[in-house]
Amino acid sequence: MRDNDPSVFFEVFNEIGIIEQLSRAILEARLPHGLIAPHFSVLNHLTRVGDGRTPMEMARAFQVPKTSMTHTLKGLEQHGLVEMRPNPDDGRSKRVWLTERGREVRAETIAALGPDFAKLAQGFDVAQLVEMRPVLTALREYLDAARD
Amino acid sequence: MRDNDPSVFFEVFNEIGIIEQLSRAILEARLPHGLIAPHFSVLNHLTRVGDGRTPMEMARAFQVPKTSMTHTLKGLEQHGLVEMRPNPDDGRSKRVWLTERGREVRAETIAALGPDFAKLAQGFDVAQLVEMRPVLTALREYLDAARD
DNA sequence: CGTATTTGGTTCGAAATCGCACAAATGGAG
DNA sequence: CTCCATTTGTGCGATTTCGAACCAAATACG
Repeated sequence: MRDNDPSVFFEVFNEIGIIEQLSRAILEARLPHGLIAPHFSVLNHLTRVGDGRTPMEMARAFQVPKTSMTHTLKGLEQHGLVEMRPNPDDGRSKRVWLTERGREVRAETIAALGPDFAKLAQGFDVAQLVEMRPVLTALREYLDAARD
Repeated sequence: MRDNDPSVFFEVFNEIGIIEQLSRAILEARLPHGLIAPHFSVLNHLTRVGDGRTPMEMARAFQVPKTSMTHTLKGLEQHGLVEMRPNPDDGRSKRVWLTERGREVRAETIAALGPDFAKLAQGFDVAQLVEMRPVLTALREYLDAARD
């Protein structure tokens, strides 16, 4: 298998799929009861890029069908973690705002993960992760741009 | 943020989660109608490690509940891609065997992905992936060993 | 304008995921 | 051997995911 063989994509995606499952399990073990990974992803996204996004913007960002985003947002709303308000700029859509409790739950979850990550960092060479992260980001951006 | 901050785990897992979604979409676009990513993962796993595994072995390997594995295997069996036979060594369990058609479907899917990967390889520096792959493998093995 | 097309979001139904409970088989401890 | 805790797989029900159909609002275009 040559070094520039495109099938390295296959192997990389395979490893990534397994790591995703394992890391999701770590996250969900720290989430409050009733919340699952997609809920946290949304809270995290809104904190990162700023709230006031529309559901469709977020569905595109996560590459999920809009019906899935509707469902996830409904769950977050019922838990009082986000608030849906009409979009003054576009009568079709809504905008999603984090509640104070939503910000708290995100912060608390990240804090709860701290010890987990610290424990992982004891047995794994974190420098390799630091080196790998920009490649992952570039790959994510490339795949995101390449989807037609 | 210091270079050895454990929170690099958080960022790496975040990117990996998004890449997993995007790569899953690429795979499922090439799968025969009615098959989804978990089906292919099982075919791939049985080819790699050899068939004749028990459902529980596979559920553990994929870190999914055994009920999910039962469901996935039922789907593969209905499509004639795997065959379940009793386990002579243990009357409680079964063993899963690939059918000829199962091996074909896996091979055909990988072949169908070839052009996709070749296209991706045109716009992305594959050498970076080759470099990243061992780190991903090490991370996967480490997380797999670290789950209690 | 007036109409057609596109876009954002929800509802609905099918399939997937998964926790709980259960039966069958195993494997020890006494 | 008997009892009992453990393990494997499945049935069931609740939740999640997601495609199809639909409505309302916005946009394109004559």
